[in-house]
Amino acid sequence: MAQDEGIVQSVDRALTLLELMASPDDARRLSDLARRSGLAVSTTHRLLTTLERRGFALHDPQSGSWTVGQRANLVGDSFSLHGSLVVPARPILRDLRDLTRETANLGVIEAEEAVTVAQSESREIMRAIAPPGGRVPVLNSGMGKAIVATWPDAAIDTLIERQGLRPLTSHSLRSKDDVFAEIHRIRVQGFALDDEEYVIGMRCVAAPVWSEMSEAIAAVSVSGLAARLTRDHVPAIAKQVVDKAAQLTKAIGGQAATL
Amino acid sequence: MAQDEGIVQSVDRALTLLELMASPDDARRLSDLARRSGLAVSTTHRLLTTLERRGFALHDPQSGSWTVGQRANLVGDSFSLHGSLVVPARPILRDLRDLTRETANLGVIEAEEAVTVAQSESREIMRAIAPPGGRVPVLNSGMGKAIVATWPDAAIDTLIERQGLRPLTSHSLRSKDDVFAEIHRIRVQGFALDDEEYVIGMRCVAAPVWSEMSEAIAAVSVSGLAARLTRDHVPAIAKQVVDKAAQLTKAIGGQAATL
DNA sequence: AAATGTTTTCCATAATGTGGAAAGGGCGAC
DNA sequence: GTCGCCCTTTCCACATTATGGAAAACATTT
Repeated sequence: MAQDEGIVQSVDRALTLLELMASPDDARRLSDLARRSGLAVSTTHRLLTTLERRGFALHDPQSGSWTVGQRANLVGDSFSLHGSLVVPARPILRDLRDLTRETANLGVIEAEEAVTVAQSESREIMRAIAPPGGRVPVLNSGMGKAIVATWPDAAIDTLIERQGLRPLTSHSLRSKDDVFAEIHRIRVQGFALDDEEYVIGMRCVAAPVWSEMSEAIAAVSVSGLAARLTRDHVPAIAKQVVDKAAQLTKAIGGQAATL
Repeated sequence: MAQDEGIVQSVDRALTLLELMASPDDARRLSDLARRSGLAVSTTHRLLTTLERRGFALHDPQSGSWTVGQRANLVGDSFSLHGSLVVPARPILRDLRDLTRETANLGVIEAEEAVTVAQSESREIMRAIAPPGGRVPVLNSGMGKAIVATWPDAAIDTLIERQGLRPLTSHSLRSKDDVFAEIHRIRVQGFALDDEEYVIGMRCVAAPVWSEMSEAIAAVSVSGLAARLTRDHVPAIAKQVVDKAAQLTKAIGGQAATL
């Protein structure tokens, strides 16, 4: 009964369920999904439970209805980013890593948090390990600040109102005044510095990448141990980062906004 | 060795691979993924192949690198839509279905095509079956036209330039003039009519749903067999559709743009 | 041309997924 | 309030199906 050779039945079935959950049809209880997929109810239940434990499916016990989970959304987003941003970014990140000998990152803002979407790891033994794929409060990260600084003041204000400040280390920004002073500095300098504001012992220099529509859609950064990436080194590193960010902007046909 | 009871091992592993592919790390060849996931190479290969056949993974034979596939993107999108749009829409669509006795739909525009994201099926024996989840050229669907009509003329022009017109039936729009005449009519009337332009035998009446930022982010429609949903009925149906679209707009905190 | 590393195919083994059936819940009808 | 229906969840015996080692094909480097 193996019509398809070399593929994993249970995985194939789980994917079918994911697609059924994504379909507009509103028959989405266990028994509906079982019927629609042609699987046994118990099998369907086991597969859905598996998807749920991993956050790929979401179950509302109230109505009994199953929907696609947030994890699937995160994974899915990586597809759209990939073609338009990550692919052109990779060689540039590698260059940057080799020039600086530190870890080079590409990040975007999603759901008001900074997310790293591509990374080229430093080859040094001691290297900065920004949790890859991890989500960081925008104002605690170099990449986040680089992007936010391109926003109008009013939007930044709203952001702070909405999520407040969450100082993570003794160096983190603590007041609205701090933030605006910092934003101003970023605008003047053309790059953002995370000076042990996210994790003690790590510094990070970031610059924005611009879209065709002159929106800052991403940021390039270099992160390194504070011990090696000292304040003295920041200007030289910043020059490289700004340069590579501009190169990526060009590669994707973007254009910096005129401030 | 069953530490997790009641979950499907192979599916769990496949999900791990999906997440690894979505992670920023650029070690994404078969052997890298095997190492990172801790699975045997042959197992990893089989799982990836399974994901690939279904479009959830993408393999570039050139570089050997694996990335997340487009199917994962489509599935993932349904998550973000769900919370903000589909959930509030469901009861409204059901109402609309019961009022009109025809199939009620909610659609959005994605990648310049109209996609149905929720649906409440008519209970009649003969009912319109707009392929649910199917993608339709924007200008061949009521929902698409209802949304596009809210765009500035220049944007509509670009759209036509980019994808051309693809008449699907003898009633479809065939020239740029047709389109603009139609768009004008929609703006005046406040609803869009698909008069057998997508499939002969089906009529469809649609009205836009507005976001907080006064952008038309979706459309509500009723689709029925032309034999039952005659031209005479259109005005009455349109009133219901416009009404329900406004109700949904209100439910999501949206506001219609002032024309 | 040899050596190293990576992807793909094959196969014996038993671990793992499967679906029927029974137990457990929830909801509406009477 | 109780019964009865339908839907969800758990259980279990069975063999189908997934598994990983090894070998074969393919690429890349020295």
